[in-house]
Amino acid sequence: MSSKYPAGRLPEPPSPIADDGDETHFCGTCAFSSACIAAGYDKPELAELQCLVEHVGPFRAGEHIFRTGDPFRAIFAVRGGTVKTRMVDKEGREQVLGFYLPGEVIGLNAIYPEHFPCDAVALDTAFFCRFSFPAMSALASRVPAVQQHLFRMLSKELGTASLLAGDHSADERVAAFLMDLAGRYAARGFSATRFHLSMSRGDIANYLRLAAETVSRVLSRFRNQKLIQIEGRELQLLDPAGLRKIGQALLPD
Amino acid sequence: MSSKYPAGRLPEPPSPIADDGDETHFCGTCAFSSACIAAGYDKPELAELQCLVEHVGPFRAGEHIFRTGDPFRAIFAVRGGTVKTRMVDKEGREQVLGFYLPGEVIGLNAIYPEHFPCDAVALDTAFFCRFSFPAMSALASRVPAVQQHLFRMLSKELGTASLLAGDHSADERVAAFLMDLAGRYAARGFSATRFHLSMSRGDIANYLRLAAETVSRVLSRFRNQKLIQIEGRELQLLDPAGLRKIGQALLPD
DNA sequence: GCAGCACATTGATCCGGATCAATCACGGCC
DNA sequence: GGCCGTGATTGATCCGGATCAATGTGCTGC
Repeated sequence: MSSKYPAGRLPEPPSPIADDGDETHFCGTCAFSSACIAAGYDKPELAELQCLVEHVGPFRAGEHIFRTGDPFRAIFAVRGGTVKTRMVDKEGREQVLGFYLPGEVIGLNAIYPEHFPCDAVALDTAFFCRFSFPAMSALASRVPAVQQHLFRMLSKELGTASLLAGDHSADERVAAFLMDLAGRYAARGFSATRFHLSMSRGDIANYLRLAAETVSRVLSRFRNQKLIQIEGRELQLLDPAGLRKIGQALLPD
Repeated sequence: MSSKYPAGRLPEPPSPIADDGDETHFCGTCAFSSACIAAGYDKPELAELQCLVEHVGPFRAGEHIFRTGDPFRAIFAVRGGTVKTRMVDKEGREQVLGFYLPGEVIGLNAIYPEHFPCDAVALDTAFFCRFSFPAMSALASRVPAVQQHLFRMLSKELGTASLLAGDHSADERVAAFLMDLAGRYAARGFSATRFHLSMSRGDIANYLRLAAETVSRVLSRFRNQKLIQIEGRELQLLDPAGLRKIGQALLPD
């Protein structure tokens, strides 16, 4: 570890902010980049994609990108920062549905009900690309690659919903959660072994259907077992293989 | 209750088998019926939908419609009978992902991975409409109603995945499960208060992340409380409002 | 600097549901 | 018919994680 950091501290990881893109190209980590590449950057349809996208933000930690019941008009790709989606039942209890990193898309579950079924809340300073959904659908009809990409994104999210399914131990859940995050950061080109947890222990616990105290205890145990190094919300995975083994029942492959 | 049934026995409910449709019309309960109606039965594109659909079955209880790892080529609409989808981890433990009734569609979660990520197993004698997905996508490009219908089906399934989320008591889960089934039967025109549970207690328990014994106990308690009448797998809801109240935290509205 | 507050950690106790176990009911099959 | 396997029910015990509680730690604002 570099000596420019105080002893006992983890260095700040590189900030997970996606490239902004420029006037003719889209963000490298953008959820639609593969669709764009497949269609070819020079196709005239891409000019339309330029038209229907709008950069929004910044949102500060705690601010809502959308709220339950808002009419559905657009989906949002995270350009930078982190978001949680959550439902709040009528007794006021919160239920975290997921965390979204740069390059990932929120709002897909609002297509059917035509209203957002959940809140989206920024966990830190966050930026988005806003895609008008009617315009996106129209484009999808003309550009097969865009249609296919939408189908794939929807289908992919169906798969991830089952991460927290099953009756698994607290250790399994936490290990799988950390490895899932690591894989998603890696997929977007960020470090897979050292990153910042944008969400509180309470949010992690809520998402994993555990108590915050349990998450805290498991993380402490993992640290004692030299599986991770953790200091507040700065995390380093010391033994990814060991973590994968613990969480294997919940992880793909 | 009709006297033609022995005392203490529930009568057989009407069999939930969807209309087969005929050569020019589709099944009334079909997952695509609304798309067809929106597009108009007389449109030439509908002739294409006729071409890409294929009636398959019957499958007997326990037979697989598809298996984990099978290449994804088609989605299946349940025409009659009931199906469970499940994942089996490498230790051999089963994880039930969902139950599908006539009019519902399985296989959507295979679009992204391009291979089925789970098994689909018939719970009783079951029939399907098989829709070639490449053909379906091509049609969706030309018929906006079909594209929109696919988006809506995918989005809808995203919403239902969160039914079993949250840490809820066994009573809440079972009550919500029964009311969910009732609503889905009602949506397809079957009785919402009297139906057959095609799945074993073990399957229900697995789906709800409970032990089979717990499901059995909860059902017995509900019977003692006059909320339901249950005899083996024949179920009658005596107090749907009471059940809705118990399961409200997991149910929409 | 310090007060105030939200979040995190660690310990002690409790409880809902899992697990183990026994019995029972029901078909299927020879 | 009788046998056997599967599934359902009910009871007894146990345990993982929730809950309650106390303390620690790091921001933010004054």
